[in-house]
Amino acid sequence: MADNPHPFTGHFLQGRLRKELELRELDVLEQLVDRTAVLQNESKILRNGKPSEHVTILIEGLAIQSKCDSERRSHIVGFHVPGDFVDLEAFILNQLDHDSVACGQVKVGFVPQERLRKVIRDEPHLAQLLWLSTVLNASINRQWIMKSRQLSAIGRMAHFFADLWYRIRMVGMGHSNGFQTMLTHRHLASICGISTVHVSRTLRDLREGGVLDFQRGRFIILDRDKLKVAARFDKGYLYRESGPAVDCVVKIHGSASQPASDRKCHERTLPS
Amino acid sequence: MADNPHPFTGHFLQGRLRKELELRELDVLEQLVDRTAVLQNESKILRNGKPSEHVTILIEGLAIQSKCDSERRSHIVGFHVPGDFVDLEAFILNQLDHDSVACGQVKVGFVPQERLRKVIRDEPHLAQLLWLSTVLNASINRQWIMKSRQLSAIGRMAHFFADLWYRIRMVGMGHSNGFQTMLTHRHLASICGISTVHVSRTLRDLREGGVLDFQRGRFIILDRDKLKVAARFDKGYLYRESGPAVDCVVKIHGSASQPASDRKCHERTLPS
DNA sequence: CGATACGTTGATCCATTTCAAGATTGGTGG
DNA sequence: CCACCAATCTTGAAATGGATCAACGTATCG
Repeated sequence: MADNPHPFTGHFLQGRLRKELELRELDVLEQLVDRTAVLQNESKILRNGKPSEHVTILIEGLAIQSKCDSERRSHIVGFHVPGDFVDLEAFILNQLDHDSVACGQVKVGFVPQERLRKVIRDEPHLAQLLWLSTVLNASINRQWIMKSRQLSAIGRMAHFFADLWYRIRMVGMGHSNGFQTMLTHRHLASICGISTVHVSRTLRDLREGGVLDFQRGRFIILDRDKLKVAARFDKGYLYRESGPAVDCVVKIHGSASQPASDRKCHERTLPS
Repeated sequence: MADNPHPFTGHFLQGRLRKELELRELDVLEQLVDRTAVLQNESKILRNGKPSEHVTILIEGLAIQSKCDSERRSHIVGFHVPGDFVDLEAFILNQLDHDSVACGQVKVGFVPQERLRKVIRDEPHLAQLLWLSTVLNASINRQWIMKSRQLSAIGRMAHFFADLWYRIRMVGMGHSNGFQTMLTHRHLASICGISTVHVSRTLRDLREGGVLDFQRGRFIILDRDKLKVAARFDKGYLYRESGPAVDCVVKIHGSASQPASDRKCHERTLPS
C-alpha cells in the first residue's frame, strides 16, 4: 500500500481493460493528478452546470450520481466506485447534467483540464481508453433502464446490490460477501424507484428469503446464487476482463430451468 | 437535396454542436462512409455481440435500441435519429450490449473501422466530437432513468413523445406538431415500462386531455404546453444549440406555479 | 374472405403507495 | 451518564395505479 506506484489512478479500469495500459501510460495517467482531497459524507463532489477547471477521479469511497427534477427532487441515476472519473463527461460536454455526492468519506483526485487535454492529444491509446470508460458507464445506464422494466421491486433491489458488489469487488474492495456503506433506505428507494416504506418491506423479504441482509449501511450477501437469480444478474454489461476474480456465472437464455420471470410482461416486450 | 454536400453525415450533431465542425472536418466525416443500405421495417441493423468490420451511421429513419433480458424478452432502452452513429460504442468497446432495429424503413451508412480509426488518430478535434456524441447518448439514458422514477405512466408516455419530437425536429424532420412513425403500442409499452393494455388507456387519457393524439403510428401534438407540463420536459439533457429552432421553454425549479408532481414520492427522493 | 396482428374496453386482482403511528438509532447538550 | 431530539426505520391499514385476463372490434394482407 505504501509503495503503490499508482496511489491515485491505480483503480482506473481495474477489473475491466486496465491490462491494456502499458506501464508508461499508467505513469502518465498517475501524473495527471494535481492534488487530492478528502470529502465527508454527503458533500457535493460536483454540482450540475458548468464544470470546474479540473476533472475529478474518485480514489476511495463511493459517489452517487443524482439528478434534480423540475420539482427539485433528486433522483439517483448511478454511482461511481474508486477508479471512475466522475466528470469526464462534463469535460467533454462542457456541462454536467447531474450532481455527484459523496456516500461516506471519499478521497478524490483533481486533474487540471489542461493536462488532460494534452494527454488526449498526445496519447491516442490512452485517450481511447478514457473514451471507453465513459462508454462503460453508458452500458451500465442501459442495464439500469432494462432492469427497471424487467424486474419488480425485490428484483431491482437485488440487482442494485449485485451491481454494487461486483463493481466494488472489481476494484478490490469489500470482503467476499459484503460491504459497509453509508447507504440509507432513502438512497435505496431512489435507486430502485420505490418508496422508503417499501424498501423496508423489500429488504425484509430479501433477508427472510436468505438472499441478502442490509442493516444500517452494511450489506451481507447470504446466498450468491439466490442473489443472482433474484436479480437475473448477468455480468456482461459490466464488461469485466475475463479471469476468475469473482466467480459468478449466470447462464443466459436458459430456457426451462429458469424460474418464472419476476414480471409476467403480458405483451409489453417485443418478440426477439 | 440533390446537391446536399453531406448527404450521409449531414445530420451528425445537427441541432447540437455541429457548428463546431469546420467545413474540412465535415468533408472528412462525409468521406468516411463507404457505402449505404436501405433496410425495411423491423430489420436488425445490429445484433448484440461482436461488432462487424464497419461502424454504422443512421442516415434516414428511426432505429430502436433493444436489449434482451435473461428470459429472451427484449426491452427498449433508447432510440436513434438520423445523424446518430448506432454502434460507435461498440467500436470503442469491441462489443455491443444491445440490438438496433429499424423502425420503419431506414437508410444507413457504413464506415470501415479502419477509416474511422485513422480519422480518430489524425483528427483530434473530430475525434473529440465523436466522443461527445456518445456522451450525449449517455445523458439521454440518465434522463430516461430519472423520468422512470419521477413520472407515472402518462407522464412517461408524454416524455417519450416530447423526447422523440425534439430529437426529430433537431435534425429537421417532421412537421411542427407531429410525425409519422411505425411505432406500435407494443413499442410504447416497452419504452414506458407499462403493459400494452395500459398504453391504450394512457393514450386515450392523453388524447382526451388534449395533449397529444397517436393513431397507427402517427402522433400529433395537440398542445405543446400541456405536453411539456405532463412530461415535466426540460430540454437541457439534449444539449440543443441555443437559438429559436424549436420554441419550447420550461421554467426549471419554478416553485409554487408548477402543478403537483405526477408521483407524490413520499420520501423516495433525497433532499436537494 | 379468412387469417392474423393490432387495438379497445370492462372486470378483477395485486404490487406498491400513501397515511399514520410507533420503535430504534445517533447525536447533542446538560 | 442520561434526557431529549431528529432522523431513520418498521409495521399496519387503506387506497390506487397498473397488470392481467378475457372478449370483442378493426385494420391489413395474402
